[in-house]
Amino acid sequence: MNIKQELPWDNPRFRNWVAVARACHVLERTLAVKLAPLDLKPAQLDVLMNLYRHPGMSQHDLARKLLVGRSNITMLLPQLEIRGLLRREGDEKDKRVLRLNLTEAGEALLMKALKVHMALIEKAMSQSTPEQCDMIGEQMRKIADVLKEA
Amino acid sequence: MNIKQELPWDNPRFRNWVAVARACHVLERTLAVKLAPLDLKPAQLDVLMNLYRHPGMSQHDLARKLLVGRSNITMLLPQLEIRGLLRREGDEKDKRVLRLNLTEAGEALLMKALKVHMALIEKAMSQSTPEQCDMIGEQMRKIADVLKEA
DNA sequence: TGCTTAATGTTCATGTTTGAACTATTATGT
DNA sequence: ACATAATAGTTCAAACATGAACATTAAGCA
Repeated sequence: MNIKQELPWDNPRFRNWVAVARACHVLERTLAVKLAPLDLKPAQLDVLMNLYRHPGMSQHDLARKLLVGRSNITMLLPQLEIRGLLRREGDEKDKRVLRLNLTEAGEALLMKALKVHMALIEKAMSQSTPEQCDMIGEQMRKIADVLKEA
Repeated sequence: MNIKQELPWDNPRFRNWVAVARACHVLERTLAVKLAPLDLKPAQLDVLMNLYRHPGMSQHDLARKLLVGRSNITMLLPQLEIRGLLRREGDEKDKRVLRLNLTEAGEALLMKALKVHMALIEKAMSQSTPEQCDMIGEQMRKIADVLKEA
């Protein structure tokens, strides 16, 4: 029994997933470079995007959305709050939770950053037809679902 | 002119790319958990995989393959070398470069880790038909190419 | 009520990643 | 040959993410 016959590199699923991971990695690094003029990191942009879409969310909810630990959020938010991009206000009913909201400045910066992010994604995804693009998104959502159960 | 009309979340390309990024993130985290029993991080597995496929490669080549900085490799290798998983030997012709090779132990551990990695990718990619899977890989390779030029 | 358990956010120690500055070696050009 | 460029790898400090332990508050239940 020759182990080489079963090497992952001969497996289409393996090879194709590696391509997915590489594309993600490249886009993430490119985004970091393009966001630098705005003094914003990809992780910080993720925060602003989620707060825009879900105003008043808690830090715990934000952590789950971003797939990171709660302590990560704790370390991340003060920088943005000091820059006046968001507010943290204690919840009236539950004194444990802090409600997060973007400020006007935060929304303004988000819009600038979204232009950059959007341009990059356009460049990437315009390689595919709309049908291919939708299919990719659909499959990826399935993958995220099936892995979260693991 | 209403800015909301142009928000990225209404754009299929944006939504679908976000799904790709999330799937990558989830799989990476899951892989880290599953590799823990082998005392191996995903980044270390990437090193072993590349050395297996490209024996004798230099640290610089490895860094470019992994899309990380050279200093990262310098920090990463000693742990693996001490564990006896790889060797670093000076090149005869060019005294600047160090040639990297897996040891027997390194290959053995790699094979165990590949089983874990492969199982995870199988679980993920079996959500798609072989045709879909190949198409995804093809599009992702295009994306990596077009972004590397940027 | 009072006791136990769970949830939110923070702190801290640890490990990782990065980029700039540095040394040593090789390539290039005049 | 010799000065200049470029390259391979290292070092170091700073930024970043992580998970365990902790304080505070809320919920469940006798």
